[in-house]
Amino acid sequence: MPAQRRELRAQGRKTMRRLADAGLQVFAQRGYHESRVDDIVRVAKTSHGTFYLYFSNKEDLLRTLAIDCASEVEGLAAELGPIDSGSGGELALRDFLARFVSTYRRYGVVIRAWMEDQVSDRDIDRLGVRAFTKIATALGGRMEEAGLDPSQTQASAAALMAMIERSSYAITSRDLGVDDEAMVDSLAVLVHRGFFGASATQSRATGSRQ
Amino acid sequence: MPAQRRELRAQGRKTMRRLADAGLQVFAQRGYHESRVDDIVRVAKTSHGTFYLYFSNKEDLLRTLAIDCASEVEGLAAELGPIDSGSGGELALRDFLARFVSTYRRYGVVIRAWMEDQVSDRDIDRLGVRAFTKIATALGGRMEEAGLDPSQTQASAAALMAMIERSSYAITSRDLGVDDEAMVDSLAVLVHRGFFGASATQSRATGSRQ
Amino acid sequence: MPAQRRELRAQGRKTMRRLADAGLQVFAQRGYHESRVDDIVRVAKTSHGTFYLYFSNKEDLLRTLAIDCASEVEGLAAELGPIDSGSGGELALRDFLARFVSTYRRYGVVIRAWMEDQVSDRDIDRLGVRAFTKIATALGGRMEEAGLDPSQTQASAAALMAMIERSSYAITSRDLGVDDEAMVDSLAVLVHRGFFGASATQSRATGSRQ
Amino acid sequence: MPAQRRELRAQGRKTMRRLADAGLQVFAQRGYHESRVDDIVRVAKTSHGTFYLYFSNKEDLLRTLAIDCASEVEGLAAELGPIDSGSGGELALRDFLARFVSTYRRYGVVIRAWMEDQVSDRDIDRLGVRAFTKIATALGGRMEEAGLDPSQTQASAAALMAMIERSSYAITSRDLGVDDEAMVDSLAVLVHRGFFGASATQSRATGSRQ
DNA sequence: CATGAATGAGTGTTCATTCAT
DNA sequence: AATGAATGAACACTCATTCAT
Repeated sequence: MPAQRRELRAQGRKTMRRLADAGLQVFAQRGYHESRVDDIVRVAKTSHGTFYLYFSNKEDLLRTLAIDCASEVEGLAAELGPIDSGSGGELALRDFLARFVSTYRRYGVVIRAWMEDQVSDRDIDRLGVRAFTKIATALGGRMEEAGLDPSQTQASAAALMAMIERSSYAITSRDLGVDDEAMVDSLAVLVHRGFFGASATQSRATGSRQ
Repeated sequence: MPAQRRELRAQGRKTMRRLADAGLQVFAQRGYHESRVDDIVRVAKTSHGTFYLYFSNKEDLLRTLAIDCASEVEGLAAELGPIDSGSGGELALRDFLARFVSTYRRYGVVIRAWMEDQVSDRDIDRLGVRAFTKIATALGGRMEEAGLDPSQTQASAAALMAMIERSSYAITSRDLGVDDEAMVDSLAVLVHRGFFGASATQSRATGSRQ
Repeated sequence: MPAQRRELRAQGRKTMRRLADAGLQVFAQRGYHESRVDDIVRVAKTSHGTFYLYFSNKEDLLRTLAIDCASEVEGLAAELGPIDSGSGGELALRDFLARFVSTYRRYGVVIRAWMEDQVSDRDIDRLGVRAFTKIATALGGRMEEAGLDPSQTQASAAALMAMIERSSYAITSRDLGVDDEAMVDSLAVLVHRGFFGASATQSRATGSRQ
Repeated sequence: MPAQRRELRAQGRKTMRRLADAGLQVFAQRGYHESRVDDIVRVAKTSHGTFYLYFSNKEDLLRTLAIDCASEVEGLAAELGPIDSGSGGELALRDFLARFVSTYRRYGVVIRAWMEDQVSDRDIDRLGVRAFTKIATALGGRMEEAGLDPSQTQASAAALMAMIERSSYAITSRDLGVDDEAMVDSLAVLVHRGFFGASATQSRATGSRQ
């Protein structure tokens, strides 16, 4: 009888949270597959037995994290407003990217597990597909508003997502000498110009069409 | 160190090649970490012992494959010609992308291992960094020729690489209903326009500015 | 490093002791190198996994045993009293030898590993060198008290140790038709006469100089 | 059909000797059990296949070496002359010890395999038992001539052999700062005095009773 | 609710020996 | 006479999961 999803009291919820946070941390450091349940319980300052009191297995922990992550990512999609070709659009884009990177800082492992197809579990996969479909759809819509030929929408949105996700990965996991700010700025300009029809001379700096 | 780099006769070379090919195949199917030496030797129709006659361990096989892959990727970088904003540029770009995807079809595992930081081995990593630095440099150079602001080169090249690599991954590993041709065409148009200053109405079809 | 030196509860300590005892037994039967972890856990009536819960590997088990053995051997050295050339000296010597043989019955494997240089591990070696240096020093001191030319002390002590160790090995491991008593008696007389200046006619039997 | 003991022509004999010498060398370095056939054939500059052309297995090589060693050791026993308590005796003893150490330098592995009971092969064992019984008998006889109580002969001879063998092991295998000469001198004095009734003041240096 | 202990299937690697040329 | 290639049984060690307290 695998323990699970009972009503939890305060202490139980706290322990579960400790384990989830530890999972996020350990997965981020070592990668999901290389992470050991042992590491997780050590970080969470609890025991093996306790782990299986709250999660039926390692994958179940990832699934739990994936649910949280999906809801955060879908939130981003829902809140993505119009992006015009002017400096206002760039700012909106910048804001979106900053929030995405911040989500990635917390849930990078989950997103990578989705993008790099690290787990075979159907449920986890579905969560990722749905969340990223929403983001891609939102971005595609905004691009069409900005004048993109609809036949190109899908490919463009996919390409854009790849850029954003990999850049977030790079900034959060690889040791580059670049800080979030700088990288988000660069990316915003690039994306604005490449996907939302901003002209080369336009930028937050000038703020006006020329 | 019983294994490696001795003079091999014809038969030995053949077996080694069988193992390398089997490695490529199994790694591609299951991912590097989830692949079992056992699977590889079964595919190569040889024995466990024989594997260790040619490779000192699983990682060593990956390293060997990485060397081949790096040389192929660096070849691509070396042969990347100028890409103008006209239809000739699009064709050149299309050709480059097609070759990249074809390399990815063979060496996808290795490239993913590099990009997804799957192995801790320094040597393997170095090979990847070097090869992709060359490609990024080559692309960056071509973008600058096409008028890109040099301060944006590095970020642009990195973003472009991400797009190309992830797209190749998608087309070769995920089950999309898209064939290589269509996807390379789409990507070429997109990249040409987004990174090499082609205008929206321009395309191979018309080939002329309007 | 999942194994080792945590706080153990009663049950854990018991299991660890069972494993250590099993190690002693199996090592003694087959020799350290020829012993299989498999044999040890079978004797200890536990599982493979449990072994690695308490020892990080086979060598670590030997190291643990070596620590115990060293402390017992050093105890012998510390308690070695003066050995005069009379029958009292012979009795003291006999007592020492009997205790050494008894230690050998338990820790023979470890002592052999030291003496026959069976393991390359530095720590294990150091333990042996230290313990036997102490014994040799103690014996040397007693021999000098009994009139030995100090320039001969080191060689004499070494030779004596060799005799004692090999004899203990013979009596405990080889199938000789001799029991401990008889052999210790013989050895005591021999050593007393050869290294502590007892005259040929002297012995426990007479107990007096003639 | 295990290859063996056919008539060998010049080339064959040469190859077999190369293998035997390589075995002696590799066994001495790593110990019998830790030696790999691979190491032996590499040192002998030949192949695995060739090894099994001359020896039916690793143990067979040791057996072959043991035969040679036994004959050399038995030679020593046969040539051991009387050892009186005077300086002539010491010289004779010194000569014997020097020859034993020299044999040990070549055949140490074999002698250790006998003494440390490293192999279970009956034949190899028998060879060792016979050879060392001869030496022990010879030494025992000489000791009796020198006045030893016959009831003590066997134990004394065994103890003496242990001393000689272990000392030879120490000098040939362990890194002591002592050269053969010095050690043989020390040992000769010691043994002469302890087992052949020489008085403490007697030695090669003075050569006369005082 | 919590935990230390136990488990055993699974995996990488070694190496003596045999085989085909 | 020689050799490179092949084999597979054997072994050490790992780790997700279950159990007893």
